[in-house]
Amino acid sequence: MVHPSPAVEEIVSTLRGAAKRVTVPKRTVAQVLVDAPGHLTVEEITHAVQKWQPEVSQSTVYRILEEFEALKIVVHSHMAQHAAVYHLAGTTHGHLICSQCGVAFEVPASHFDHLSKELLRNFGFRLDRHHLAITGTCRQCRERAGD
Amino acid sequence: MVHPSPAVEEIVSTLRGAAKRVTVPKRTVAQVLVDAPGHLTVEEITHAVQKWQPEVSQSTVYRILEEFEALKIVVHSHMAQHAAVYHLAGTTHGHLICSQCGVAFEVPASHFDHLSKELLRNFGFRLDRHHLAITGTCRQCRERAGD
DNA sequence: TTGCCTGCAAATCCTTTGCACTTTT
DNA sequence: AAAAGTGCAAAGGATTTGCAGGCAA
Repeated sequence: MVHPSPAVEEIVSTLRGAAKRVTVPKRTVAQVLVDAPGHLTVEEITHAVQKWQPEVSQSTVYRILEEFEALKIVVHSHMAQHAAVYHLAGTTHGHLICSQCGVAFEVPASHFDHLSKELLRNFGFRLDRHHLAITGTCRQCRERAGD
Repeated sequence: MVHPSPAVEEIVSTLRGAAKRVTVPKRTVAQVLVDAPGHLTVEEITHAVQKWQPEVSQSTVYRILEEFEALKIVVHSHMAQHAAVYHLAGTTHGHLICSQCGVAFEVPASHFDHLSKELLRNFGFRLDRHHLAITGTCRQCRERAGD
């Protein structure tokens, strides 16, 4: 944690605003999430945290992510039968997961507007746009399969 | 397995067609799935099977469901962080899962046509309509929350 | 008879929890 | 000092796997 970024300080403010304590493990998890490009599993987050703070345990990371999610600092999705992945909240988007190769990528939430309205109108169901993961086949795997 | 239904015999034919062996556990799982109204967890399937065949083990049920899925006899979805649920294939539909109360219900695949086309056009991603599970909030929970 | 299937138990993977100890406030 | 947070290890639930014996073909 040599260079605390402004984004980390924002998260710290959120913690203080919620009367949560600001600790070294929490700052480190925040920094890792800010630095991370995309989605990370808990294990990946733990490893990254432990590069700076080797004593931080995985169960602590789980507890911190749980708290961060309650404060809407992060969101997570479940990838098929595999481990959950976390990333910073803020940009609402859906996740497309290729069931062939496993890649996950994000699409703007606007693509779900139509579906969202339809499900609300027809079923009274409000789609959770922060927690949307859809499986299918990505372009590369489709082309490889001759689709 | 006192009354093997025609639907079970169809499944048996599929097994034979794939050079798979037809066993008592497989017949029983097939019958349970045919009799079941909706989505069942592996545990529920195992319990139902064991009413008829108490010696059938849960790991066998897992293996049978895996085989049935490869043969497109069943499909499964993952409900948030909980166990997977299985049901007979055939009717393509999506699953809506309420993250508040946990209920899961089905909606016709046609509701995903628009999204499906958009994802394919924009991202080359082919949505898997047999394996679609979307989280959100159901009508009852929304009303209870005053939404 | 052959080798696919099965039962059992143990192993694995991801996640949660109990408890004593350490920090933050 | 009080309360919240943490580390460790053990527990937990879901799913997979190794292996010896059993049954369909």
